[in-house]
Parts: sequence; C-alpha cells; structure tokens
Amino acid sequence: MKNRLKILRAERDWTQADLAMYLDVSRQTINAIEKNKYDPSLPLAFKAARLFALNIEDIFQDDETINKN
Amino acid sequence: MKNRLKILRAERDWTQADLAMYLDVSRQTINAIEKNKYDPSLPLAFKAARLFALNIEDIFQDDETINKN
DNA sequence: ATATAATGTAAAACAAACTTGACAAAACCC
DNA sequence: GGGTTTTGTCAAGTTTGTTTTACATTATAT
Repeated sequence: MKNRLKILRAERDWTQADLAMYLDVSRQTINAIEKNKYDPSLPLAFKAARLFALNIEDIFQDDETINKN
Repeated sequence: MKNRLKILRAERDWTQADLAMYLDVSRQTINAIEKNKYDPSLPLAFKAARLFALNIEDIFQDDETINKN
C-alpha cells in the first residue's frame, strides 16, 4: 500500500507532527504509515480523506489495484 | 461506519460465506463487519472495492463524513 | 559550527481486526 | 412438520494498528 501523505503534507508545508495532530494520532503513526511500516485503519484513512478533501483512493493506493492512468 | 455489503451481496445472490471466500477472510469477519461489530482493515476495504468495482466510499461510509446527496 | 526542528526508529504495552471451532437461531425448502 | 442452508454469536488465540517514551539521525537556520 503506497500513499501520498508526504506529498500532501509538503504541498501544505505541514510536518508529520502537524498532520498527526490534525488526524488525532501520534507522530509515530504518521511516520510509520509514510514509511510503509503498516497500513492505516479504515477510519483513519477516511479521516485523512476528509482532511485533504480527497477520495481514499487518491491518497492510498493498493498495490494489487492496477492503475489505469 | 456503515456499509452496503449486505445489499451488494443480495444483488448478486451471494451468501456471507461466498463473499468471505472471494475476499479471503472468514465468514465471521464478513458477519461482524455487516453487523457493525468492527470496521474492516484498509486492505480489506480495497479488496472489496476491487471485487465490486466500486470506490471504497461507495461501499463503506464514515459516520463523520457528512453526505452531500 | 552549533542550536533547533524534523524525521527515523525501537521496545513495551494495549486495542482493534481477524482466525478457528463450535453451536444456536432464523430463513428456506420440500 | 423436518431437514438444510444461512446467519448470528461466543470464546480463545494470533496478527496488525496505535500509543508512549526514548533516543539517534538528518535537515534547517543562524
């Protein structure tokens, strides 16, 4: 599972700690997800989608899902 | 977190066991998710989305997410 | 160069997701 | 009705996600 959190953060000039605060998780959780140590829970993915006003699929990309673009 | 698994199953005349098999999880997992005992993992949500050819948001709906329709 | 901020990482603990096995209740045929 | 399939549920166990604390490394700014 890939994700665009680092890019989305960079676009807003947010630190991992900032994003963690907005999503009500620990900074280590953000770091672990960005470094692909584990996948977020579905509720957390929804929260991120809401925060960035994007679809979950636009933030997180399943490796099995073949991308048509 | 609500979900439309039961409806999507019904449309295809699948049992919980059928869906479990297609998603490589136990029948109890499908039952628990349908009965809102817990949320699926993000990978499982992606797998369901692929199976039904829908977006995750069209299958699972966060309670916090205000629906605009 | 040194201070500060940001990121990476690790261990221990706990919570949430998922498994297997088993059985009861409900729905569906004949 | 009785048999069969489907659904609901429970307990015990494993795995995955998350927290806290702590410290090391890297980047940024004087």
